[in-house]
Amino acid sequence: MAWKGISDAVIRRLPIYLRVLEEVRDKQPSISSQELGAKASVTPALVRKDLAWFGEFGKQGVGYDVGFLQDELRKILHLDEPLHMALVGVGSLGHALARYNRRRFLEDPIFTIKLVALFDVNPKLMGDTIDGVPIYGLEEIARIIRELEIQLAIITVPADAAQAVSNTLVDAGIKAILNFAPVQLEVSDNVHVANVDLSLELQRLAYYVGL
Amino acid sequence: MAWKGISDAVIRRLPIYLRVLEEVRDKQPSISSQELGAKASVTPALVRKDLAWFGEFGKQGVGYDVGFLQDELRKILHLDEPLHMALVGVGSLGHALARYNRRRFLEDPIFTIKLVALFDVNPKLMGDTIDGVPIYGLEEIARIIRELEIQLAIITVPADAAQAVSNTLVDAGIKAILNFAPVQLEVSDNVHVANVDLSLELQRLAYYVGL
DNA sequence: TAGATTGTTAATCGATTAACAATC
DNA sequence: TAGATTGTTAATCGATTAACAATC
Repeated sequence: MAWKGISDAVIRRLPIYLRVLEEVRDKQPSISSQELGAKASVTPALVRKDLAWFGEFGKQGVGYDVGFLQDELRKILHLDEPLHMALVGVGSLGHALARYNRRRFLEDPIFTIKLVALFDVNPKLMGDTIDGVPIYGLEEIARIIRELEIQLAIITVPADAAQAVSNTLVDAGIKAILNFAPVQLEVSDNVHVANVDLSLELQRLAYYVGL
Repeated sequence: MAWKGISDAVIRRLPIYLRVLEEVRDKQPSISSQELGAKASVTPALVRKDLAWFGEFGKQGVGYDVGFLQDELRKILHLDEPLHMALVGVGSLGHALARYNRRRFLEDPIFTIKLVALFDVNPKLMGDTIDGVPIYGLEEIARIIRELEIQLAIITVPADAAQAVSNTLVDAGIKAILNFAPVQLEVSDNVHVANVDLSLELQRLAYYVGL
């Protein structure tokens, strides 16, 4: 499915809609853009416009069928089949995220993103597992990514190692990276990077302290 | 200093500028909007417009004095004096963030956000410390926040506890919260929340996997 | 003085909201 | 049929970019 050129602002809201639908699914068969919007903190018009980019999912006078819309949104986001993910950098943050993601995957039947491999430079960690997921050396990245058909990666290495790791991942065919290192990664156009930068967030919040 | 109504999009870029200035400070006395923009992945015009909201910091024909602009940006972001921060929820993620922040604070003389208190429900953790920062029970939140003059907080508790914790923090006078729980917190208008939602980010990235 | 670069105003672009005919 | 709510077009809003006179 190739919906080209849809804005990231739109894509960003789809998982939020998905979360609302999941919350509501046992209580009601359908939901209006009004209600979905309210629960997602978005106007009803925007809900309808967002969904209309991908098709006509609603019914006038009724709203959207919850189960059907869930299925459609999952397809759009490629969450209708398991996705394989790797995490590079098993420091304390990497370790925590590995456990967090693992728990989420096991507990939540809707969460199809499966962490299947961990990587680190530290030779002491080789052969260890975290919640059953094995830790490999960095030199194994390319091989393992191909063998396990990994499509998604999390980077939690120190800032000065992040670009090199990113290059290796991209060369191995990774198309989407969640980066926790405080660096702006340089990647080719067809690769998507989402940044989570703790100190940037905190520094930004500091502004609002003096309100 | 009361710069009212400046857009969050602007505030969000200031810490990025600060990071560039720090990187460049030993190499050159001044920097043009051109160069600052290039290093921050922003157009020169936007750099000038962002800075102009707060004053006239540049000099025609020369650019911005690096040290001076650093000082000004720090003042704007309230990073010219130490800020006290608390973290609530010492699970594996909370633990990792505590260590991460602590290291950052100690190593980076520019990073003035100081983590001074940790909180958790688990009675087994009471009295423990992480890198020297003590862990208290949740019932101590109000007292400790007032005593240590804490202005900023990180929430890393499970989703179902997050709103209650947020309420306690806000009642105790916290004005800015970094929330890792996958919930939309309800807070009064004068409180600012930044959300880091791992599963939302991953689900969003999944979209780009099928490119 | 000539060249560079600011601060600012006007133009453009993109995203959100409002409105409404179509229709369940 | 009457009421509700969609999908979509036009209007609005806000943020970014381009352009340029002022001036170091």
